[in-house]
Amino acid sequence: MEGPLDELLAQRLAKLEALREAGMDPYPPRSTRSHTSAELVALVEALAPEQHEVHGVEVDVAGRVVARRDMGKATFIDLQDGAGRLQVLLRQNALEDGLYDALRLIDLGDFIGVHGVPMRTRTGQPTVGASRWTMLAKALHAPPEKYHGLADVEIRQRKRYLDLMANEETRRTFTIRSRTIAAIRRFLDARGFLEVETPILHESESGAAARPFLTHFNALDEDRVLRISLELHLKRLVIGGFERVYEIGRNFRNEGMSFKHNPEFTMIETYEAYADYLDVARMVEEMVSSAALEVLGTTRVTFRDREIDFAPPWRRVTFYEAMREYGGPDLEEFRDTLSLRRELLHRGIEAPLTAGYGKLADEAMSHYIEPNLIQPTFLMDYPVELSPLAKRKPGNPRLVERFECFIGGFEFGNAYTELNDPVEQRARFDDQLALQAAGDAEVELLDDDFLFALEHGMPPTGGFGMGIDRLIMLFTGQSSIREVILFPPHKTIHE
RNA sequence: GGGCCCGUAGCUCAGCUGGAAGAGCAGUGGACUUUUAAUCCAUUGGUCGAGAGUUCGAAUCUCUCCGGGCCUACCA
Repeated sequence: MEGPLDELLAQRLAKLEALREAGMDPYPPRSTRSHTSAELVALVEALAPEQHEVHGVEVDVAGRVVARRDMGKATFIDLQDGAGRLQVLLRQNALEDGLYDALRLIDLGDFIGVHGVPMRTRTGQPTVGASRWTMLAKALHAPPEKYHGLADVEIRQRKRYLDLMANEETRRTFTIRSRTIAAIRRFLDARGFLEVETPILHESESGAAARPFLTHFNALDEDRVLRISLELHLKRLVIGGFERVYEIGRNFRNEGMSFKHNPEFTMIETYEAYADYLDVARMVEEMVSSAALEVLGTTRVTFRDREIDFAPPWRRVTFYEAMREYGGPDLEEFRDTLSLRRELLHRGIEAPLTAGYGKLADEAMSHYIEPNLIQPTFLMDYPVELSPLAKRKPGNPRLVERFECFIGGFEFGNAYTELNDPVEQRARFDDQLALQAAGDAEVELLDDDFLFALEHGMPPTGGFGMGIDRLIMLFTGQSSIREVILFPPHKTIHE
């Protein structure tokens, strides 16, 4: 460390030494806790109203010192633990010898243990009346300000431990995130899905259209890309005979950041043999609404000032119908790339020359449809050019059996009746290569090994992918993806 | 990538029409044995993000850079 020690740090280091001199280890190896804060509160609240003490019971509680009110010969300290907050009352005449004077060695942020009796204060608040306290871990820096908390977004994200310490809202957000993922696992496990793990280091980018992160595999002396999708490995498992599989894992797309995009993000993908996209839609609405009910206690949330209800059934509308409904170009009328591009340009919408029909239709969808889909909606039956991995819709070769689901004005899920015809899959792959050759940098690529696998036969399969981070945004009401990621990326700080 | 905005004490923020760096919380000393944003008295603490420029004089004006946020465009 350079320069003179910060004054506040020096004070705390001095207290740490004073603790040692008083015979108290500031970082003892063991601690005792008989009750969490919540358990202690429950214990006291079970008392009859006129009783002020739980007789014949002594407890040990522990936590971080988050507030302190010094009253002369009595001191109140608020402890925070994983279950909440708890007040302890330390009185000179109730504490063992010397321990009251030693309270001056306790700072905000320290972890202490308190032994005493459960009681109620004059105002009725559950409290531990202390007879002993011990230092459990001395903190050398002050925690964030007690009332306003920590507001600086950069510090909140770079030093998330301070954010969690200071802001209940942050603790809530990431608790919901964890519980939601657990609820989804339980849902799928109960339906006989196997959770699997597939490689993150891929030989080439596949399964989606995105630029990859690059790395090098030293032991093989070969370059690798970080996966942009889980899709092709999971389908290989269905080909191998696992009928229901899912993976929850990180994808990496080396592209821009926005309120709904983070370069590394968590996806869940599910594949179910003998199911089609309609079966998948029913599963998705049930999975999401039941997770909401389980974790939030309701299927209704507020997101960006709009009330959203996850309760099934969700609205189903076709891509073509929605385009007409929301004033976009009629795709029955503009059936080829040239005419659609002309129409979009006429409407003042970006329509790059390198974009194929699928990309143009997608552009129109983003512009006309997506912002209007606030309540959970399945947008069904996409143009085939946009969906090289999806099976064609019987009776209409221009469309595929695919839906994307939208909530709150953005997409958070995508599903197909998977294309399992290896010959057609190879042809669609070639179409993508042609688009790439024509200058479109964002095409969905396959790999030969996947095509070879597909040639061994894949049962009819319904597949689904969902951005977990976006779902958590909806569940927690956070309007930025960075608020639902514990450690979002930041530029390195150089000295 | 484009537009707008922010960076002042450990934390939350004033100060910005240029003229001696402030408040609250935290800290330190003191009073107080049922407080809970405790209260009261006193008090320490600053490379005003960095650098250059204009000026007698810059936290304040100009430029460059660094970091961040919001909006916007593109990939989930």
